[in-house]
Amino acid sequence: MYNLGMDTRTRLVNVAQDLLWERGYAATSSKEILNRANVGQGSMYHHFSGKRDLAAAALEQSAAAMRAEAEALLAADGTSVERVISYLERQRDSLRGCRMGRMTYDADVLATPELLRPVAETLGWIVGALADVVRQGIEAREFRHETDPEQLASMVVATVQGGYVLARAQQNPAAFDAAVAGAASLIRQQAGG
Amino acid sequence: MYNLGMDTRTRLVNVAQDLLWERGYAATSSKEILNRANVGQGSMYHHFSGKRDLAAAALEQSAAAMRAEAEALLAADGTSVERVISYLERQRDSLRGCRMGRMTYDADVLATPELLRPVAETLGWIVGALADVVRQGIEAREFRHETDPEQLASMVVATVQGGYVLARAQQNPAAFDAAVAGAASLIRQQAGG
DNA sequence: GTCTATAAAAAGATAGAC
DNA sequence: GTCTATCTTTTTATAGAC
Repeated sequence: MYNLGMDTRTRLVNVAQDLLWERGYAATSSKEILNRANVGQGSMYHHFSGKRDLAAAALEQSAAAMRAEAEALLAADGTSVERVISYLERQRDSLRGCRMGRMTYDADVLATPELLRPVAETLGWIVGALADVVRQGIEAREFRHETDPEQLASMVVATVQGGYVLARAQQNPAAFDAAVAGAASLIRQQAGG
Repeated sequence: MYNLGMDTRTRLVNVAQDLLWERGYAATSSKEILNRANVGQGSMYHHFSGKRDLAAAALEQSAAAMRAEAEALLAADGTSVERVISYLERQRDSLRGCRMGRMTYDADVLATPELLRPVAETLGWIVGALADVVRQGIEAREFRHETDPEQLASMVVATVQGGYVLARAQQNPAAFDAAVAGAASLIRQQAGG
C-alpha cells in the first residue's frame, strides 16, 4: 500500500497525510504512522525533527493537492455560473470531510503556526478563486450586478464545509447532497436560470 | 468560576462541557477537567464510570442547551423569511465554532454511539425545525412554491457550520460574516425582497 | 462522597548499535 | 539511513484511607 518503491521519507509523508485526514493531528500518534508506513521510529527522527515537523510536511502536500484540484475545476470551460455550480456539485466522498477544514477543530493545529498556515492559505485561496469566477460572471451579466463576489464565494465554500459536518453527524452523504442542492438551486434562480 | 455553590457532579459536567467545546473529546484529558473543576480523581469515578461517561453527560446537556436556543429563535415573531435570516445572522462567537458540529471531526466521538447521538440528533433537529419554518413560508407565498424545504434548511445550517470552519481557519470572524451575508442575500432575493 | 497514592498503558523523544 | 532499546511524561483507571 505504502511501501512499493517509495523511499522512506515519501512513505512517511503519504501515511501521515492519510492519518491526518482520518483522525486529525492530536489524535494521530507517531507510532500509528510508523506502523502503517512500516518504518522504525529512528527513521522518522532522521528525516524530521518530530511529529509536528512530519505533520507540517504532510499538510503542505495535502494543501498543494487540494489547491491543484480546485484550480483545475475552476479553470474548466463553461459559464461562471456553471463553474461555481460544478465546484458545489463535484463528486465528493462527503463522509470523509475536508482534509484542510477538519484541522480547524484541532486545538493543537490552531496553536501551531506551521500547521495552521497551509489550512488558512488553502481555504483562503479557494474563496478568492471562486470570488474571481463570480466577478467574471457579474461582468458577463450572468450574476446580478449587486452581487458581492466575496460573500457569494464564502457562502459556496461554507456550504461545502458545513455539508461535510452535517453528513458526518448523520453518517449519511444525503445530508451533504441536500445542502449543496439548496445552494445550487438558489444560485441558479438568482442567475435567472 | 465553577465551584460557587454547585455540587461536585454539576461542576464536573459544566467544566467538561466547556473543555469539549474548546478542545474536543480526544484532546481533553480527565486531569484537565478535574483540575479546572477543583475535584479529585476519585470523585469523577464515583459519579461516572469514566471519561466517556462524563463526556456523554456533558454532550447531552450541551445538546439540550443548543436546541433550546434554536427553539426560542425559530419560535419568535416575524415572517418565515425573517426567522430563517435571524437564525443565520444571530450574534455568534464565530471563532469558538459549534459545540456539536465540531465533534464530527473527533474520530473517537464518531466511533462511540453515546457520544455521537446527541450531536446527530441536535443538528438533525435544527435542520428539521428550519425546514418547518420554510414550509410555512411556502404556504404564505413568501418562498417560491418550488422551494425544497429540506434543501434550503440544510443549506442554511451548512452555511453556519462551514462559516465557523472558514473563520477558524483565518482566525477572523469576518469570514463567518461573509458566508452568512452571502446566504442571507440569496434568500432575500428569491423571496422577492 | 471526596481525597491521595499507585498502577498500567501509551505518548513523544533520545541513544546508540548496525 | 534504519533499526531496537530505553527514558520521561502523560493518560486512564483502580485501591483504599478518611
